[in-house]
Amino acid sequence: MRCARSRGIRFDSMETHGSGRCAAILACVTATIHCYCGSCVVVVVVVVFTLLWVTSFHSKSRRVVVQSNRARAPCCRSKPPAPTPTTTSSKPAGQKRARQPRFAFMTKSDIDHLEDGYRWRKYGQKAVKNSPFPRSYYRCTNSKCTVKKRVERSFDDPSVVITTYEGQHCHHTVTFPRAHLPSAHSQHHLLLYDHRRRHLASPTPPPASLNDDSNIYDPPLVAACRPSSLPLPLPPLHCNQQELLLAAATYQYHPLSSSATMPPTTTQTVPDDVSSTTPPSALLPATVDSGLLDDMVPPAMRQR
DNA sequence: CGAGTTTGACCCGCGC
DNA sequence: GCGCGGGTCAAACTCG
Repeated sequence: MRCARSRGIRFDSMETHGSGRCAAILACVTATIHCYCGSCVVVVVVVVFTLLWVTSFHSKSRRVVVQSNRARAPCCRSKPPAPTPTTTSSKPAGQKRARQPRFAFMTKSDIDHLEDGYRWRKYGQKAVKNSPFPRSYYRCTNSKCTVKKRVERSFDDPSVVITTYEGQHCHHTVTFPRAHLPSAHSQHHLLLYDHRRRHLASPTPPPASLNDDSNIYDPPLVAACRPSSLPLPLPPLHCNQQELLLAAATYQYHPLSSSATMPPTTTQTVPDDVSSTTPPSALLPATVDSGLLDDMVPPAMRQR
């Protein structure tokens, strides 16, 4: 039994986006918002926010990865702790590891652990301060996959489940049973995770939408903004034809085959450390030269 | 019996 | 420096 082990490594990272993507970003979000909302005002607002965000974002340089080695005392549940924890570190000093970007979804659902096509193993649960709802920690059951996710209910709205993903799957989904989705009325709302503040940031009020619940981003926009490390998001089952078309334009959706694949059209990566003042246009496609699937599964892992 | 969950302990980063 | 809170570990437990 392993009684001495190294602890996890803290790290922070920031991704930067190519400036040449600005036009594509603007075009995509403008078209999406305009088609979906039919409001020129919204388009203008979003474009302005986009410009502001792109400007501010490009002013930031890639943050230096910060890392520290952590040594943990021997596991001692029902056992006395080891006296010399300083000898337990198994990682050489100075070794750095990049923190995986984190992305979060807010989903209206009565089920905590949403089906996303992957198998997860729960490895912890913690009470969250100022919240009656505990936070659960999951790890991908694939031994070679380091993706983790946290699941918690929103304190403000208990009907909303906040799922935060960290890392990138290195394998295919196990299944994608749409029939097992938590609710036909689930709605997704993409959030940003601020490492340093340790909270989810919904930078500004989401754009107006056709949805009844104004707290939820438009599904097509969310779909268009799907972060690279997330499992395949699905368009809400209740969305109308226009919504489905928009969603399908963002990623290929195969309702009959109960699966979804990402076309090489639009994708994005959202930095996990965007300031809380980042406008909603931060939720924009950042790359147009690679497919969403490219971000999720390495080419060697894909089945074409 | 293996896989997954529960749960208390532990460690570390960060704010004060 | 200290305490709090987040994140993780792993033994014990549950379930199929």
